[in-house]
Amino acid sequence: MSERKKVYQLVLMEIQRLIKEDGYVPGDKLPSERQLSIQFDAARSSVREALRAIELLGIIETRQGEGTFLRNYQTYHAVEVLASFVLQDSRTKNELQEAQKVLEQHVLSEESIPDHTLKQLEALVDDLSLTKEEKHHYFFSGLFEANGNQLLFKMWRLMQDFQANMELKVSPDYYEDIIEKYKKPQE
Amino acid sequence: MSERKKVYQLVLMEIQRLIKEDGYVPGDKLPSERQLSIQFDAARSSVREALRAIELLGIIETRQGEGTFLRNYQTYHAVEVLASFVLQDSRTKNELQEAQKVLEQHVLSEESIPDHTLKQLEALVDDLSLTKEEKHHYFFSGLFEANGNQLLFKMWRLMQDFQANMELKVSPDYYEDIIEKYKKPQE
DNA sequence: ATAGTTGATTGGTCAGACCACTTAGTGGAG
DNA sequence: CTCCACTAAGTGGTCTGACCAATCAACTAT
Repeated sequence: MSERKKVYQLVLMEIQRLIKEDGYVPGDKLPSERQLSIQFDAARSSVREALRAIELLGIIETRQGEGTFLRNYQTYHAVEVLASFVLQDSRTKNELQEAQKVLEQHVLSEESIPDHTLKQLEALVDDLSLTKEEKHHYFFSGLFEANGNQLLFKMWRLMQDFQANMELKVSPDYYEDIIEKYKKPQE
Repeated sequence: MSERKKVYQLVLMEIQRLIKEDGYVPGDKLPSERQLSIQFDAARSSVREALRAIELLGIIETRQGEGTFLRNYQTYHAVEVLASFVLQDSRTKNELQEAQKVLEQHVLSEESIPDHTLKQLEALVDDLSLTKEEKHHYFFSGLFEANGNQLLFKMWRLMQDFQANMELKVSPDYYEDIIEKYKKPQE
């Protein structure tokens, strides 16, 4: 009945608990593999399986000779891997786009945004050196930052990374229109 | 200069290539770990590190005594793992509630929902044996199911679970109002 | 004081052993 | 001949221990 978890999965949970309860923050060094294997009473190979898995997720980073470090989820290695498997699945693709759009729609629904953010966005749109994708990324990054909700931002960025491997098209006037919307009330 | 990839990462790419080029489809059985280690000229432990990583992503499934199988990626397994780290990292109650609300708002914005779903929701609201929290849960579960986006549903559920221990208050008439909104156009 | 050496620590990889589970074959009882 | 029980092989699960490679810190000789 009860699911017999594999050791590496148990270690995985232990590591999560460890990070949470001991208050590790990005950049911190985790205990060594050997230390963890003693601490969790598991073989080092099992600990490594768990570490490799969350390394692929981008949660930790390991440097030979130094150690294992908690990482700021900037780049999600997993995204590339996942994308390569899922690219065919149109349903997943649509769900992903819808989810991302939901978040974007939310930050766009803010009544107002700070002046300096507005200026940044304008500069962005006029910047000819940027590709469409880069504009989209920086544009909404700015909006999310203005919004202030880190969680939403992270969720969006995750999906953004994901879609980087898929084609994504927006209308050329898309950003200008948004900016206009925010400018009007202030003039 | 060139990045010295770890063995498990190389194996990972080999496995991707293998799956792609040999046309594996969900449900198919992959070569055994021992076979792969010979094929890729790597230790079995290295092969396992790669397999464990993509298992956590939900790409494959392993069954002891049987083998390793390619899996249907509809379950968004990776979302759970990532969420468990992301949520606990930036778990400001307010951010969480806002994010959750964004998703709920989205399913509420559907123009219409199926009749049978509507009936279910009505029955729910009238059910006196349910607590507020249970009502909220089942109510939106129904709406998300009607919406059909499994990714959104999963994200919502994760946040829902995470907030299980936090107080959450809604007005008593909250659900009735929503149902009314959807009923009107049909009468 | 500084530069170089060296040893301890840490991750990276490998080999091999043994266990747990599943499956297919094999042989005997009916 | 049929059917069931047992066996053997194959597979993932886990552990141990060894050695390599890179880093870091302490120590030493200049």
